Amino acid sequence: MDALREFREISLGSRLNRMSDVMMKETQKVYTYYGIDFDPYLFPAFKIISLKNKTTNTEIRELLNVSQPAITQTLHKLLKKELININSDEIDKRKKIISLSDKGEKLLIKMIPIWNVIHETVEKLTTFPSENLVGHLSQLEDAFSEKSMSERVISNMKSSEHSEITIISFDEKYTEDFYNLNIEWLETFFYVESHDKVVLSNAKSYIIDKGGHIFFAKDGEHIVGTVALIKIEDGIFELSKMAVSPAFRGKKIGQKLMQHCISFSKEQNYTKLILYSNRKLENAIYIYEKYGFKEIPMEKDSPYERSNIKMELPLDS
Amino acid sequence: MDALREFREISLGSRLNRMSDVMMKETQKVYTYYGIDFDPYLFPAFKIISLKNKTTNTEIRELLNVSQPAITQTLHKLLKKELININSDEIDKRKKIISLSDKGEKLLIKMIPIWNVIHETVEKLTTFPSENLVGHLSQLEDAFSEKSMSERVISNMKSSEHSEITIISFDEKYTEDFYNLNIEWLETFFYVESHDKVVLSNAKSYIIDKGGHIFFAKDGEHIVGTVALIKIEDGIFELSKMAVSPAFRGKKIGQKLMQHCISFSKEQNYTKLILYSNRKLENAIYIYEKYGFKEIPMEKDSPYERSNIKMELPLDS
DNA sequence: TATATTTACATAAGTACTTATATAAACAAC
DNA sequence: GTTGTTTATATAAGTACTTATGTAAATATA
Repeated sequence: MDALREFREISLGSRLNRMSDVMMKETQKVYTYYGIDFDPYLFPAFKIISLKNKTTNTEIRELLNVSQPAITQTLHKLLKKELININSDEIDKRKKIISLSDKGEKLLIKMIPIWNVIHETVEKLTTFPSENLVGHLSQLEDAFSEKSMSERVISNMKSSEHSEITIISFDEKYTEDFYNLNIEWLETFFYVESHDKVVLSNAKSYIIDKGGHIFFAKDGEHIVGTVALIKIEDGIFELSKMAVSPAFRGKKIGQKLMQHCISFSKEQNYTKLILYSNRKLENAIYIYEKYGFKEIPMEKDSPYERSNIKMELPLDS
Repeated sequence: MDALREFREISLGSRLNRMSDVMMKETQKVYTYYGIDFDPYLFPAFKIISLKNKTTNTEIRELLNVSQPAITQTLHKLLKKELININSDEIDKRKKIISLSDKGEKLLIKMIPIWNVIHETVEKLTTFPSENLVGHLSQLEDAFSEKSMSERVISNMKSSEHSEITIISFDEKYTEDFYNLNIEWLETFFYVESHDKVVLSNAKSYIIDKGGHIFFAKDGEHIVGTVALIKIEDGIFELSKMAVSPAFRGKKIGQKLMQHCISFSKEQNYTKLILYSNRKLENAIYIYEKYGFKEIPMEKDSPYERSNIKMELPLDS
């Protein structure tokens, strides 16, 4: 017997509140299980700060539609946990500029895969056709009483840890994934130009039809990474458009894609791979070197504005 | 821009909380508009007390799945508003017996039609096919931002006040309404015997097929009241099974049903209507007298245990 | 029958929000 | 260029929950 269920729409407010409490508490259990000092209610603000890089109290408030003191309080708690930096704006001294601290960045990396699994878990439990909202709520409650949300998330985490990443070839149905992964990567490290959008949304005509290749890293049903081999001339290809989903970074997916490109190129008897990168991406360049790429001089009229290093890998073996 | 919407399932907990807050606040506005001193968060406990007649702290807790101190606190607030009585149980002195006070009963009568409209309003806004829970939530949010929940409820209240009650004849599709309305009535004023359930769930064979009639009061699409004329002998019928939905009491629906029965019987040239009632139902007896019924002696072997008064209305006119 | 355990409810303190209000800087108006 | 208004954030107090714990009666156990 559950009165809030019986009352249906008339007690929806109380029921949403109860459901919210359950989800918050269960998410807390997941963080505790993974030894993460973070509270679920901090998530929306923290997530926005990580996405925006630099933001303000007011901007967060507008995005979340909650009261301004709620944001001030949340920011103070994030500051106490040393997850953010709060600095006064030089120009407008009323404003406080909020950004992730180093500790915050590190915690973010740890939490992203957990958030990803939470998202997938809840998505799976709430995605089914229903004629009304209370029906959806009831099914979610039933699912959680059968096996709690935290248990579900933790067991899904375990299977996602063991899941194999497979590399597959281009298919038009993945055009959107190719676009999203690359745009996300560009937004994170550089800025997106309109030319990027044109190329990325027409991958087939710009890359495949010109003799190039695109590969995807697939985790279960999810496309989590991509890379392209763009044909420069016969036997010479540019390794480009490598991007990995933020939620899956740290799983060596980039290295798997790289290894696949090299093996593939050798099979095809290609003679050389080249790539353009930027010295600020130290980790990436370290990986390139690990796979045998060597720095060569940049041409004066480099095709990429954001690149300041060119590397090559001869494939004579 | 609404970040909680963009984050979808990952921020579902925070979003449910925000939605809950909105609904609670909007419901508060409705109560304030109608000059009712009541808080939305008190609803679940108050509703249970009104349904159960007598209950306890623990029983409410079990029905609502919240913490026990939450119930204790809610009950104290209801007591402070003088809406309930709290008495110690004579047998088990740990227990407190909770029941509605007279003031509570009066407030209940005022709130029932409002609850009814809130239910209908929210039901209408949340009943549509959707593939996932967040889709339902988004649509509800969109609806509320277009026109707030309180505004919707208040304008629906106004149109429901003006809505006409129509009387219709029996149709098998209303068998369940006939059953529910009568059972609710019996539970409120007497107790339900298994024989009642048999008769009420087989209205057609027990009443219609034996030459009787059943009428329903209809408000829009809702069946809100019923009455039966049971054939005793040619031209003599017993007026019985009159019941009105709690949400619609005070709208003279009983009187409309009564008037319809009398007009119908005259049209059919019936000679007499009789009825059995109980002296404790003072209001009902007052109405019967108003429509011309006069008390006559009960037969020794009365067909109803719960009746202690018999009345008749000659229809010679 | 004395003692331990369980049950029913109350109290205390904490939490994550809320509204109302304060403070100080920026901007607008005359 | 002073003054009033707006904007950005902080503080204070209240609320409706929570967990942890207390108290007293009922029940089980030895």
